[in-house]
Amino acid sequence: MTSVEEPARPRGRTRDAARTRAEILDVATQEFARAGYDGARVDEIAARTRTTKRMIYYYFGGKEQLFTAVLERAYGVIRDAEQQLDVEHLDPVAAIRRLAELTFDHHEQHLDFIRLVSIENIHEAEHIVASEKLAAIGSPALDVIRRILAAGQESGLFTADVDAVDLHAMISAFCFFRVANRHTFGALFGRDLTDPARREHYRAMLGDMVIAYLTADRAED
Amino acid sequence: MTSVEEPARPRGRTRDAARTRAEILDVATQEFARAGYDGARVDEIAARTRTTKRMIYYYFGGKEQLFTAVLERAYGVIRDAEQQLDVEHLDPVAAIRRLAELTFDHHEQHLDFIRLVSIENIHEAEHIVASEKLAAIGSPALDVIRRILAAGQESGLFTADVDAVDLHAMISAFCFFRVANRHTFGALFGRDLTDPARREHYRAMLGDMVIAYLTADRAED
DNA sequence: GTCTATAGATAGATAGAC
DNA sequence: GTCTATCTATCTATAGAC
Repeated sequence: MTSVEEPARPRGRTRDAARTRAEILDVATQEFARAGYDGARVDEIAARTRTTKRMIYYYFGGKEQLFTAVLERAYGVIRDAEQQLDVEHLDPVAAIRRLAELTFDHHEQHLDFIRLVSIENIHEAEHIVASEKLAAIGSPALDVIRRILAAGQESGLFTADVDAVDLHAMISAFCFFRVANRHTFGALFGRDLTDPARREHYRAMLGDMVIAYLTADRAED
Repeated sequence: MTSVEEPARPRGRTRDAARTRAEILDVATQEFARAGYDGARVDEIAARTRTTKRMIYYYFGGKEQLFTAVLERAYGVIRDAEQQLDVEHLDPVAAIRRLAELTFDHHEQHLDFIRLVSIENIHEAEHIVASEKLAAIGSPALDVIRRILAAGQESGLFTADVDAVDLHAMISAFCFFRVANRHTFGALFGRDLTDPARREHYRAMLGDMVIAYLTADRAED
């Protein structure tokens, strides 16, 4: 504090560590999602922030830890969205459809997240496995599915032999593929799965598919 | 031809171009699938073949063209498998289930293919778009689905409002996600989607899901 | 905390002899 | 067609002044 006129937060280039960290994470998210882990350049990330490469190493330790931090934040976003979910007042069919739509909407709105998860799978989830935060993050959606499923199965409405994890996989598969694989699918089959004009069609298809599966007449089984 | 004893194919290190190309493609497929496009090393690919890096550039021109050639061959395999498919003698329900199982089995048995497609999506399918071979490869499965779907819809058995491309997306989504995302899914939810003990469970789940969706009672719609 | 400069390793690509 | 040797660029990471 060399000057009394100086406010706690200096003007222009700030020294707010939290803010600098957040800015680095924002840019790193874009850059990793755009180019992949190996394709991303620390230089490029630094150039697009108001800080320097030296600071990235200072705050995060290295490229690997930076990527892990990016993943942790991205997974935090969907976990938070799932925690907002309130479907206890709905009947099982409506509740499942609502939950499926949440995943549909989230994946559509978070293209970077989808790419990061694809990249992390190429790396066999090594950063998740090594991250204490991510290993313990859990999934609020799973608890919700478990409760809805129990109610639906008890009433005899749901006839399918699935648990919450399987159902979550089914819903995620549809929503994830539609976004993640839209480039190869579009190039090979000439259909853009994320065309806004077909959005409601696919959103309904997902719900119809899940409900049909859960409630299918299995008398012949 | 300096020696009459020399056979057309010399011993030991061969000069068979087709064979050398195929060997490079084999190793490159593994290396690109393992490490991603940017993570893969041309040096590493060369070291694992009986030829040299110079030959890779000689035959393929560069890393980018090598990756394209790898993709072209991988897509050729699934196209060939689809062409083998013979379901014309089955009723629509059995035929659709058979087709879904073909995709399920193929994706499970070609882990490298799944990884290559994920990688290509990170690159927004730029190699497919630039490849004349891949742009025109089509999908025999789509033609089959189209015929089955028409038969099922005409007889009133199939009630769903989908076309062949949508149905193909639905089937692919389930099969692709199960393999491609098994690492992050397993790390986060503690379940290995490719555990052999659960293989039949998921194979049946896929068929049940698709059939339930196609044949659901839509009286209330 | 922030900067410039640079170390040290390694990548893709090619030259040129045979 | 095949080899060794190497160019040129660029990457992650860090040293050291302020």
